Amino acid sequence: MDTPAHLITAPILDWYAANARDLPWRTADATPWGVLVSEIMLQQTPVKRVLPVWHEWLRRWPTPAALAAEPSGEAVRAWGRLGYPRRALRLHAAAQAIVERHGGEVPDVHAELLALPGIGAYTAAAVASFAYRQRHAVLDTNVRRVLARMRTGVEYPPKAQTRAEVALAEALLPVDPPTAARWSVAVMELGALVCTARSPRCVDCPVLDRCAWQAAGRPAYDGPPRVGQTYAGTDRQCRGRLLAVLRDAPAPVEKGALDIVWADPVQRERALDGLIADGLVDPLDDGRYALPV
DNA sequence: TAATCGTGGGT
DNA sequence: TACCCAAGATT
Repeated sequence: MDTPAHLITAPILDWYAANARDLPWRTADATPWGVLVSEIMLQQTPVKRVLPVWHEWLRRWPTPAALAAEPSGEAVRAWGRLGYPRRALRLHAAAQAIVERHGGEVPDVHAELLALPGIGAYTAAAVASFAYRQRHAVLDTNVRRVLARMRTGVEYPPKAQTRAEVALAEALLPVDPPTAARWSVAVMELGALVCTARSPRCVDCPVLDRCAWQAAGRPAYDGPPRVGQTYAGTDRQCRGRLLAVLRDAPAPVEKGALDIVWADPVQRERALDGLIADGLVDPLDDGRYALPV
């Protein structure tokens, strides 16, 4: 029989109160827009690398309207080296949609958040919870790992999210919305700081004596091999090189400036075509290339 | 559904 | 050193 929910949630809420990091998007004066920007930037990207870029974005574009008024290429440029630059493009598009559809205010309705570009199930739930103190199951990679260990007794969750995981998350979600919102950020923080993917700090865990994985003797992951991401020599690396040229250039560049950063012409052209198709690069009539307007 | 999409730091 | 993987979304 599972440990009752409150015997799990209460210690983790207490742990969070004592151990939460001071992050700028969690302060009392953080705006929903600041929360939304942080959530997009944090997708697949560590907090440490997000912090300086987030500060610069919020200083420069304190509202969705401010960003929406800029060329999308400026968002791509200010994205810097956070990676997955389509996120910058989608965040710019989301800002425009927020201005057009929601009067410039980040919506507080889950379905309306979900309808914005670049916002999926996780991010919609996260913004509704963290910016508006609502009650939603917030399932990110941290929470999925914590629940897999604590409740299912396995080291890692399945590759693709299952309905069973959603049911698990909803079963633990406190009834009171503000408490549920605090729980969501608390269990995520536990996954980020203690119940980490590798070398978990179980000695610091507030629910170690209620952990199914611990009770089972912390068995090693037993399942299909988890796919590693190769990078060197891939189209992704090539796209990154090409886009870096445009980010670092103050003006449109000649084709030659792109050619010199990647030797294989076939792969280079394919990658450039992909960037253009994605709207990350704008081919000008004079043969030069620029970030999009 | 599975592949694709950047980058840098921890172990 | 080579991996591993980090607050996912989209097609």
